[in-house]
Amino acid sequence: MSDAKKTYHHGDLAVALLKAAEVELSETGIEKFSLRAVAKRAGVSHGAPAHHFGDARGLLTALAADGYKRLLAVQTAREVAAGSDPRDVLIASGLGYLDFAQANPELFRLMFNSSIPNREDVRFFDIALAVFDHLVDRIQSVTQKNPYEDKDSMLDLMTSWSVVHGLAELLVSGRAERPLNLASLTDVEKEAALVSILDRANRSILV
Amino acid sequence: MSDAKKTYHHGDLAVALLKAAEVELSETGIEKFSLRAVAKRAGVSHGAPAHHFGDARGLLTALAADGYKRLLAVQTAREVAAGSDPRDVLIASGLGYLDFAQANPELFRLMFNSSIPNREDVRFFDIALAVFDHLVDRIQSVTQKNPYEDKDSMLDLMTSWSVVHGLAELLVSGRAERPLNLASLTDVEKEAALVSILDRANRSILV
DNA sequence: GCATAAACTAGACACTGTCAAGATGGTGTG
DNA sequence: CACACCATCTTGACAGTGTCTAGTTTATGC
Repeated sequence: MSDAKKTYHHGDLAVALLKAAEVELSETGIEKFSLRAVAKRAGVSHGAPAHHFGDARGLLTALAADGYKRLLAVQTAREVAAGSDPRDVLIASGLGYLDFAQANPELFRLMFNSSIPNREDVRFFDIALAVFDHLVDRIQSVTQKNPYEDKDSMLDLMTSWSVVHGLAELLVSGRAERPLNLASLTDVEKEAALVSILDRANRSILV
Repeated sequence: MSDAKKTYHHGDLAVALLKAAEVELSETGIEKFSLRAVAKRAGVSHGAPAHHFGDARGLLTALAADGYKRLLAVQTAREVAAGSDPRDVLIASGLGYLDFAQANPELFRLMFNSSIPNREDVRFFDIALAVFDHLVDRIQSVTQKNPYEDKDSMLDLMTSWSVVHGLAELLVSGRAERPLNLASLTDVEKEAALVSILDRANRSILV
């Protein structure tokens, strides 16, 4: 990849722009994100992105969609390492969610805290739905009921999602730092604390 | 209020700008927020806000701080109506949190999902801490232990905060709409669903 | 080999936040 | 009461933004 030819036609400018956009996003933050800076980073004129993504929103929508893909991958990786007990898998899924958020805070904020990505975009919609449906499966494995059909199970799901998402938000925004004294904890201790929180909130379904 | 005198000196431009900023924020959203539009809305030149708030960040920091004040008020109002059982009060506090978020979605996003407000600003810091300490009190009333001193109690607190905050985020971003089928619920049914979620997550401390 | 379309550049436009310089008028002091 | 001071507000300029349009370059298909 990226032989960075100096040809007039870049070749795969679309993916190069996505990469540049993610670096730009993580370095400058979502509030100061600049499309022109992304173009400059990719070594291309400020008007070039338009041809591939329409406008800035299009580029960020694609970036967010890619984020969901990776979020799902991180969760799945955690799950396979967790064993076979559905309850362990559910917690592992949550830990993957937290992993992703902490590793990609600005991307996470783009995906969940921003109204910039166009949620009606098919690719965005589909992958976001896939992430949700993945949680549906994890809950169903525990409750033995389909959340789409059983109201109590859906409430279990929303409870589970709320804690994980809320905790991710508090971590990403730095609000969990002092209460949990994260700076003084080892990685193992930190994960134990997070698991403890997820366990408490899921206690009503984890028996 | 607001006799809107046409004098050169406005009188209480600072509060007028805050009001205009909130309307502007709720109408156009945080991403398209414009300081010049706020000035125009307040009937004043685009440079006027600088004298009172320094820059746009200063204005939005003040607005966010005011938001925390009101968040605390909404919570307290809910609590006094909840009775005397500390567990009911805790849930009521959470419902106040959700009330505020749903009534002021863009302001809520400014307060929690944005890096625009300056958290080192004393007024912002103090009121945000007061909101947190209020939760500390609510948890202590239930667990009979001071979260600042007892680690398990602090984990209970973070669990409680995570669900409430996560649920608020999901509501504000529209992600709870379909799973909970909110459109088809009455206000009473909706609140019952939210209480059900809070109850589940707090079950480990609510006995 | 040539026409056509895709990819990219370059300039213009309206808009943004911030800064500096000037105009205005309320307030306290003699 | 007059006057100086100073907070308040206006105005214009500046660099930066996203998007649009017209033009330039290059790959591709016939």
